[in-house]
Amino acid sequence: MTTATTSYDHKAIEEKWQRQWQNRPDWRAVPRADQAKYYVLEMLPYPSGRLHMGHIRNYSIGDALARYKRMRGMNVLHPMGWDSYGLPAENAAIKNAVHPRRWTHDNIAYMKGQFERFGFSYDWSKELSTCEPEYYRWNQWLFLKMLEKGLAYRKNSRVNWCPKCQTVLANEQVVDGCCWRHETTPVEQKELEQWFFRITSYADALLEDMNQLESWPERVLAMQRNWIGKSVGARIDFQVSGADDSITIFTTRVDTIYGATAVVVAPEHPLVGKLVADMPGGQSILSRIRDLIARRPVALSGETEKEGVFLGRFAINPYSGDQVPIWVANFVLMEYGTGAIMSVPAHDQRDFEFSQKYRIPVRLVVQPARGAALDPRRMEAAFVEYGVLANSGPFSGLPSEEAIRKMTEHAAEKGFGKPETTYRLKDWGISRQRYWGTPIPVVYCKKCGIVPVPYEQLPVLLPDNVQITGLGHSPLRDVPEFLNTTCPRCKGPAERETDTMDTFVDSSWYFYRYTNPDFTQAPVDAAAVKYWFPIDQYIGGIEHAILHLIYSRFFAKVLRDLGLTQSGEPAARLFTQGMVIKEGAKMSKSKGNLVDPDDMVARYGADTTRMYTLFAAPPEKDLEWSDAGVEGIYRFVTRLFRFVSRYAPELKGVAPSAAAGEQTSAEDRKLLRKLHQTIRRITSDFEGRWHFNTDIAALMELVNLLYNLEGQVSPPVLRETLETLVKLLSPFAPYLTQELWNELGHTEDLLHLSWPPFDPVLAKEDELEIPVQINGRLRSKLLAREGLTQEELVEMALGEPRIAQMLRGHEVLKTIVVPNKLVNIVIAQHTR
RNA sequence: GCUGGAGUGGCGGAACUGGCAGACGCACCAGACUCAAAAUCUGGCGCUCCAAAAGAGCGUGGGGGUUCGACUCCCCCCUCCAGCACCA
Repeated sequence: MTTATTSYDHKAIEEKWQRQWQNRPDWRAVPRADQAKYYVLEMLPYPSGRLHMGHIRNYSIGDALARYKRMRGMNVLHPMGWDSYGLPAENAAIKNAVHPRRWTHDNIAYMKGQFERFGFSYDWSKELSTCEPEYYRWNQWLFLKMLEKGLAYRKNSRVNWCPKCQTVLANEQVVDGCCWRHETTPVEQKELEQWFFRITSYADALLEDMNQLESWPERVLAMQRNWIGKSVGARIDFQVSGADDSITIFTTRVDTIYGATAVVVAPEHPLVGKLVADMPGGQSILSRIRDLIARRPVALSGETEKEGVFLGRFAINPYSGDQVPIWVANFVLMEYGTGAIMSVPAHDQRDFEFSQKYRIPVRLVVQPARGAALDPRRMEAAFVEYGVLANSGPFSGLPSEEAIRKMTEHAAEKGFGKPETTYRLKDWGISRQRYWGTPIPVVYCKKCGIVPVPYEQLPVLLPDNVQITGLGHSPLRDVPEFLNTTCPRCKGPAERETDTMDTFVDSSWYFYRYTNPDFTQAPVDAAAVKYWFPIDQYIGGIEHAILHLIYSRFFAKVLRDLGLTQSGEPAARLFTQGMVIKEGAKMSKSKGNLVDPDDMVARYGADTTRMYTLFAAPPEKDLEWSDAGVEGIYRFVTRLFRFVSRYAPELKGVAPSAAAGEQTSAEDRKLLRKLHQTIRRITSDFEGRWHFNTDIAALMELVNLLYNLEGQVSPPVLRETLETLVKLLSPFAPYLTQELWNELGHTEDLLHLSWPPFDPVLAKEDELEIPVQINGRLRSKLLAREGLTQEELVEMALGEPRIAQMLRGHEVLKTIVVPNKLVNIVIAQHTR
């Protein structure tokens, strides 16, 4: 044997194959009628400058799957692109005086190099970047369609405003209620006219269609359900005493309405001013309400002290005819329901607390269905459960469920109320007072009002010559060539909309565009979408569980209703991987616990880095980074490399063989058995739960066995084992395995080979080790061939000297035998 | 508070359908090789009792239950993580 040390030079190996893999035509996905398709998609990154470990983990999972499915003979679409509009580019422009486009392009170029260094098998011919006109023109196209359908509309809405910058702030620019650049300046709220998408008209569909998403993680579905927040109830009108107006409240507990001892409205409620206007002392009430609004914290929570102001007016309970006071309180939200509630202290905890503070009476109208009756004078908290109605006129005695039904019907008959369903989900505000985004394709004309830009004038190009200061109004207002235009309708002078779209619009439908990113007739190529959709597997971070994934599902429904696609759900399966943690915290620049993928590639290579992200934890769980753990994977890689390099020369000209018969040695059989057990394990994992950590562990066991049996295995079996091992490892470590495949004398690409088939005969153990228990405690083990009867196994167990000795003097009550698995002897605890 | 998830050696984790708890890796200990060290190879490694071995007992957050048998199923409780949160 040669003494030359064959050391694993990851740098040389990876760079060599990288050169060969550039622009690989066989990673290109073309629809083929005769082949099953598989669309595996990882969430596209924002080109922030560098990939981080969370990205690497995400893409290592997706690439392993893509490679496996190709080896299984599927036609795989595995694309990648750039979510390239967004705020960081503008921040960089302010800080470093570099144009956002330039900054973005540079980052994309660098990160694409990182992708290539990691050897991810993307079809780069499908690459798209959302900041290019070829992409964002279709955002504009879709916006116009939605405008036609009434799904896009304009209304007043609040924005964050920094009085020092004199500009609108994005939510992520608000830090602890202050401007990110003026940390002591509180952010103000300002009303602006903005564009909205009517996602609420799909609220029920978004909820209903979750039934189709059986393969989505439960927690994602739960978060979305929560976010949509459907409540079924009723709206009831309370007539204002001595006025024509009525206040409409929303409640899910109309059965408690006889217990309403006040009506409470939000401080912004439109009736407030009117009700107070002609009252004596009205001005002082209004100023107290203004004060209430001003003192209200940015985010309300259960701990916020409840504060209210009595309006001095009364409303009439339409069921009981009682007069109840009208209050304004800080805990009633204008955005939810009708902005007004009935206050039932006895049966709502918030109302109870409010009543204690302002001495509003507690009137008990629901008693527990069983157990002692409640006494309102002794209650320390509201009774919020369903029960039986009391003190409720004709409805007394009814159980809550029935009362809700009957009382809602009653309201509808009498015309003072009706059933209503409300949602927490609000319409999606898409206007951003920013430069680096898709221009909203609308023109404002003094004569014609809001005029959509005609389709044939798309795209409305985002101009490049812009000063970005972060101060003052939207940058596009300062670009006269952009701002000033002619009205498409009357040809008179007009101004363009200078707001741009939320970048979540860009990422809500990009996965359709991947199927044919050069299509010029429409946003999506219906034929290509028909072939490739749905996405068979979508993979990304849990942080996108709500916004991105709800918006995407909304767009899928809109696109379907526009006749562009077939299905209202984009992804059949979703997988959310865990975060990458170091020293107990998510990796971040500010925490200083970043591990740079480039450093890892330089030190250990892409294969080791990829494999470590798969090995350190099951993919859905958080991964605690450990430098020592990376060393462990590197050791495994070099160990395998050394073994193959050592034996490859000897195996030249040897044909692989998996024949295991009478003449095969015990060692050959042992190795083949382990090999096929490993095939079974990894294959079923790829088809099921993706616990790649245990797959890599299984491959380590196989390599350990190779070393154990070194020199004792016949060359054909050794070749068979090494070749199969290389294939099994190839989805996780493409460079290493391609190199080893080469060393074993092959030239073809591993991706063109098929996945190794599993042989149950070879995997079967010659002899089974069967535990023998006494009263469920392990006492001995039997070596037995497979297929022995229960009686034979019991006889063998009783014959074991150790067992026989322990049974002496005890009565055997019964024996339990699981064939090929276990024997349990149940004995009486006491001696006879 | 509501919703979802998790709790296993010194650490990351394994045990897929109720059937040998701790695979694999890290750390640690020992041996081989070496002048020596590193690297590499081999072996050991849950805890307690015992000088050690043999052996016994304990052990999957806590308490109870079902079962011949429970990390796994049921009931109660504790802790941690995540999302939402005066949502009427």
